[in-house]
Amino acid sequence: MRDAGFTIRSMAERCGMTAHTLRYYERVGLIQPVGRARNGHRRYSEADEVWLNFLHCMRATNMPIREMQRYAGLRENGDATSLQRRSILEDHQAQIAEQIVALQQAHALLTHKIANYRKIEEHIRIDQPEPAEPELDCALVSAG
Amino acid sequence: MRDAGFTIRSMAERCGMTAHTLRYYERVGLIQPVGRARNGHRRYSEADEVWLNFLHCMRATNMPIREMQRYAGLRENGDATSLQRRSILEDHQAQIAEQIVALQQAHALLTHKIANYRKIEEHIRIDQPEPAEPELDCALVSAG
DNA sequence: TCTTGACTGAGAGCGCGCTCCAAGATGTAC
DNA sequence: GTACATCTTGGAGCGCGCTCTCAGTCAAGA
Repeated sequence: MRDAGFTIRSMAERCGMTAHTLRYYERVGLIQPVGRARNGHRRYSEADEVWLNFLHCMRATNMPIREMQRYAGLRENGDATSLQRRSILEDHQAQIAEQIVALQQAHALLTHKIANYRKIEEHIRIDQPEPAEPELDCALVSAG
Repeated sequence: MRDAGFTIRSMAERCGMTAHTLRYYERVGLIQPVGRARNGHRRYSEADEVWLNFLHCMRATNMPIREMQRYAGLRENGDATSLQRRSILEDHQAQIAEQIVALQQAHALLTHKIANYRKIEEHIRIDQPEPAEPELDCALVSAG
């Protein structure tokens, strides 16, 4: 039983998901019913792969399944839905930008706190008894 | 009933969490038992606020509660745990760096796709009947 | 023929991180 | 006194996104 296309397993590997997840995505309408081999097993096309990779990328950046469903639904209705789809992507892009800012701030905070821990460790190493100066905390957030 | 410190409500507002969440965090050991007014109501100190803001920042960057619990536990044991705490922060910082990369890639992909949608919209506007050129897809991920 | 392994669908279960509920105590305003 | 608001607790419930189980089918290989 060969028939053309990727098995669910190999497609899962290619996209960094599990077979369970691929079936789940199909079930909830994120991907349209996939082609089948003569034995009823799924066979994924390269177009499926591209789409799945896109879904994976959106999920990895915290787009909710619901939003992805909306997008997938629009996509099935062709070019006429371009505007709405673009709007979804623009919203998500804005979300991503916000996430990046939050992550960068946290990253900076951690750089500061890590440096502070190093200082504490120095103190402990050099003069055991001394209780190490209180944390030089970051302007943004701190304690800990 | 005044007593010193912030009520759970005002602290929740200050930290961008709900009162529910503050109680939950206390319950699971992310914050040590908070001081009380004479009527038994919680009263948060400024030190609590600093710590809660830090927790909030870590959660907002996807540190799991479990990890935060580990960190909080170490923190209660003083400077001797500096090395372990630093290690947790370093790991999380690395995680953050990875997240930023993924987000930046997705952001770039979306820029591309959004531009593509604009083109499709142009086509539709200019010559209704023509079916708009197939998507000029991104090298990285695409479809949709 | 028998075993092995990959698949199938339906549906239950799970881990996370809250979020809400119910019943009760206390404090403030009228 | 009587509302009303705000808090308390323990514990149940929830939404999300999977993840797993189960019983069954099918095809290839020894």
